[in-house]
Amino acid sequence: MPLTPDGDLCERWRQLMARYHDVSCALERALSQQHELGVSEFETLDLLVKSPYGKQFVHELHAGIHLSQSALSRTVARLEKRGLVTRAMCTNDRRAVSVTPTEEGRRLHAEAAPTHAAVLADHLGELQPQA
Amino acid sequence: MPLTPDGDLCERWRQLMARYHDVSCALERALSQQHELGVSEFETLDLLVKSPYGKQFVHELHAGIHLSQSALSRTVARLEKRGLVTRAMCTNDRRAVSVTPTEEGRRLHAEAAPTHAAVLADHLGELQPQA
DNA sequence: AGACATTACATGCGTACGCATCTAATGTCT
DNA sequence: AGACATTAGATGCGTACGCATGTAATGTCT
Repeated sequence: MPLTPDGDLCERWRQLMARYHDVSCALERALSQQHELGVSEFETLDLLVKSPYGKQFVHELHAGIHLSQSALSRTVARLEKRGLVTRAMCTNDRRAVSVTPTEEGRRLHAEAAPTHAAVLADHLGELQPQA
Repeated sequence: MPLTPDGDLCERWRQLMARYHDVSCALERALSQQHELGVSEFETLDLLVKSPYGKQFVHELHAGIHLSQSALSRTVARLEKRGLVTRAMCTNDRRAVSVTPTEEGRRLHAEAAPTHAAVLADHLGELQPQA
């Protein structure tokens, strides 16, 4: 017999959706209102800032984020347009594009990170982990 | 001290996102390929079929689904266009619109429900509940 | 080396979304 | 009753998304 009886699966899914949308909407609102950043943009910036060498290839970012390849490509393009990252062709593999946060990008990330953390604390904080 | 130390919140959020996107994408694919239904459309239909009187007002649906009011309005419009539900003005409160699934709507829901359940079982089944 | 597959990323396209706003109906307060 | 607020739902608008495809570079196989 399964860990969770079949009838509960739907309920589990509903709760997962509810939690996800709650947090996701709150993040979207807070980040975009206070820092003009979307969730995808913040996540991308976050991955970059926290990456070991301070830069990542687009396909490396793709492995760490829940976006289609095309959506990621455009997210990076948006970030570049705003001067938050730079794109550079890789010399070894000229198909690959490495993405590096600019000073401004790091500054904005540092500014937005507390907002991000606060929202998570608000909406994920007192809950016991369960979905 | 909180149930979950602060540093873990980000990790919790990442896992929640991962789980949500995994299930959500799988549902979207399965439902749209096999039944030409989006997740929002299925959820709406599901609420209707399972509602006590077999019909709901739009604002009642809104309370049970994670969609903005405008998105819900359009989802219902899409369902009506495909002949899966009918919209009717309420006589008591002429602002309200009640939504009723048609025979075809019920049939399609019955057809899609097992697909829905199977995807949930696949993607949520063996996991211990946790986010 | 040449043919074919694969990988990395960009882009055209259609669609569903949220926000803001609009209209109409109902509720409230004096 | 008349003025103002609120509620229900529809719609204009801009945007981010995924899918399919395009382009270029790299890998593989004979």
